[in-house]
Amino acid sequence: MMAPEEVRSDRAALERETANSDQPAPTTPAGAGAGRHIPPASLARLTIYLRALSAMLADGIERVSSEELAEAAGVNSPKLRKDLSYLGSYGTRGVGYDVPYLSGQISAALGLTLNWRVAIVGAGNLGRALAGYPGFGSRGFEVVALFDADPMVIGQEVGWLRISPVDSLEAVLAKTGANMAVLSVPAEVAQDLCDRLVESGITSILSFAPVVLQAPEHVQIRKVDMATELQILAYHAQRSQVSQIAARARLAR
Amino acid sequence: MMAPEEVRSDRAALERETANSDQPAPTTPAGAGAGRHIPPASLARLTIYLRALSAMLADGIERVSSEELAEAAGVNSPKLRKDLSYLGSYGTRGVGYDVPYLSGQISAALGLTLNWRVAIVGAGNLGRALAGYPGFGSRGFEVVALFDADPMVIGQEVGWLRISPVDSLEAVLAKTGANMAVLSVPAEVAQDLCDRLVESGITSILSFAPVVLQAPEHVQIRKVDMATELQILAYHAQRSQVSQIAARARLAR
DNA sequence: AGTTGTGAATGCCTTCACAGCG
DNA sequence: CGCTGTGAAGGCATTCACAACT
Repeated sequence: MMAPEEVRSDRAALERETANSDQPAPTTPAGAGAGRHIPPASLARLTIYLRALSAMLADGIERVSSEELAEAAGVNSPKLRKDLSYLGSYGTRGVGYDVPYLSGQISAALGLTLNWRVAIVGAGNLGRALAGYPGFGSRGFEVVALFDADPMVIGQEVGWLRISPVDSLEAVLAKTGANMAVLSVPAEVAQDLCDRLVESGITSILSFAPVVLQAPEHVQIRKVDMATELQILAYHAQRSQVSQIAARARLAR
Repeated sequence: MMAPEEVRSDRAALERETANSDQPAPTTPAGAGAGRHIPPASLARLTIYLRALSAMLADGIERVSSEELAEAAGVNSPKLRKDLSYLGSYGTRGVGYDVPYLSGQISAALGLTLNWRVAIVGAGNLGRALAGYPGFGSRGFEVVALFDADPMVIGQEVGWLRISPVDSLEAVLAKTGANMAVLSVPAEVAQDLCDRLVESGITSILSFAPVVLQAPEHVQIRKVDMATELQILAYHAQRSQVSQIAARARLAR
């Protein structure tokens, strides 16, 4: 959704700028269907709006126009209004949006008012980074367990948590009432742990392992792949490099 | 790109399964235009195919059909063939694809044959995790610098690298010839460091900071946002939860 | 007067079926 | 005969302009 090329008269590219981040998204839970559906692309942006609103809330700002909020989120205002319209009509025409109210409505729509209990599987640098991630503790996500297989790190304390042995995965998941999991383990063991998580009733998994995970349809899996991200950057960088060389060649002629 | 809902007769959802990961993608470098454009969605998947091919290469497998490769990548075969067709015709009809050859062609198309030198800014747990990430060292990405602001960690060794002070960012970037950067710093300082990177001539940035970064159009920024990912999972989980309750209510009636 | 909410149009991505080759 | 490559059709997402409301 962005390949502006010299051939193409893609003016819209200007507005997209730094705005990115969405995913084709995995399968929607089998029989889902309460309330309105939010298109996946909009869903991803709603989380950005929410963050911008939270910052405004902290600054004591009470009202925003779609124009201002869009600017803060790095999108254009019609897109923002369209996105918000999937939730309902929470603005006031001629005025704008009430920051605390809109913030609350988006949170509710995203399900952030529920009690999400996250288990992190894999306590390497990545797992520890996640356990200490401030964006988790806030906004409804509570890290309730942290696992590792290495006897040397089991028992260590990370923040308020003590690292549990993966051997006791099932028991600790049940005891802590975890309803989401993050996989930050080596690729080789990711599928096995994924299976165990699913077996334990976890239906929402965020994986950082660079492998394609197989899971039943009712399980939501999202993947963050850092190698993929760098490769995409490399592709674009290479293209502009090549085109620069081509431009120089044209000049030289 | 996937909102399968109970209302919708979306059978295709079954095939998408765990297949996710793409981004709307930022702006393409101003005057780009060498060779064919790869649609962003395809681009993201190509990196997955490449990984699958690498695994096959390691296993000594020499030929794959689109069906097999698609299965390994978690997509359906027509989609895979369409994606590959953006690069050219590298298969043999009636036979399949030559693994080493296709692998090389994809690598070349993605620009992975070039020498990418990555600077990691922020040596917290996340930065260290990235510095040690096996997926980087391989496949054309070399981590050449690691920065931090904390005097306590400056000078520490992480793998083969010594942590440099951010104060010397510009100098070290120049000395190491870095041409890509990863931002793994707190949100508050991300924009400032982004500016400094851009000022130093870096045009490809991968950011983990949960903020919208502003940068000139010619700079490619991709963002990985872990909070967003969890929130998207929460949304889906909430929906299936709600629909389950609704189902139970219908049963009770 | 000012700003939101949305229908209609456009364009991109995906899907499918089959034509094209080996 | 088998499998790849692709044109055509359908479905989302985005854009735009303006109607609706305060």
